[in-house]
Amino acid sequence: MRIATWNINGINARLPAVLTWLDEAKPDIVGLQEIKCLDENFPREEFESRGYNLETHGQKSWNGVALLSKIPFDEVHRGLAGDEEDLQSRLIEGVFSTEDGGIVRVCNIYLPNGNPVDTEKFPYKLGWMDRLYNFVEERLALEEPFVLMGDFNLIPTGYDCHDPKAWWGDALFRPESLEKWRRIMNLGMTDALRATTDEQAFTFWDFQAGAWRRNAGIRIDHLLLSPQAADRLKAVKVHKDTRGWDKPSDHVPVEGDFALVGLSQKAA
DNA sequence: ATGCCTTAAAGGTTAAGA
Repeated sequence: MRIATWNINGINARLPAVLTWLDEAKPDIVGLQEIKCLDENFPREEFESRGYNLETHGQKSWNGVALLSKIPFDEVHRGLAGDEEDLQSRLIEGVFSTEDGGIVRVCNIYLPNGNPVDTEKFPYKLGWMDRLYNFVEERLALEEPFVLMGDFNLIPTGYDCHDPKAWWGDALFRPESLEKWRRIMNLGMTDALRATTDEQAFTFWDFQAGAWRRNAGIRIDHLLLSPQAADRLKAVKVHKDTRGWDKPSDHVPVEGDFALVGLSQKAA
């Protein structure tokens, strides 16, 4: 089973690229972030005609997440618990049956950026990460294959960054953010990319200042795995080539291959 | 360089992203 995450920075602007990539990579489950549209405006037909089931958690103009799956959804959950006043659409989770009689749980997140740090955006990020900690703690207690993936807006180490000194202090790479990240990881989650390679890999290159040309990237899109998911991990791939496509997103897809087979996959 | 590009939604510009 191939499970992938991609911040597409607008579904309308990115539709051709996303469809081209789906046809190439043939993922079974995909989490998209920054769909930037209302649920009713998502171009469903393009995905359903390719055999994907689709669930969205959108909002007007900004944010918004979606899950595509060749495997029918057993359950869908929208939103992160813990703050009634948080109206931003940043989390969607699906539960899917597998051939072995078990399930795989896939949660797709768009973690708040948090910049500028002297505004309310930064405490919002930290509060969101505290709520995510509680969520992950609950999920791990289920002892299931669980994949928490998405745009975390977090650089785990200086090695995950072209220029750590330039980024240090940014909401993506500073002590308060890293402390929250490590608390979550220390619950027992595995960073899928780091479990399979020591090579430097980036997932985001800014549109500006020739960041792509200079390979001035950072790694902020992650797949984090419960022990039961990590045990089934076979390979991880970063689809760096998509950043060089026409009308690219500033992020690229990250996919994990797992020794799992979905139950009654919808025919393509 | 606290936005050099890109997106969305408006509306002839502004806010947001990382």
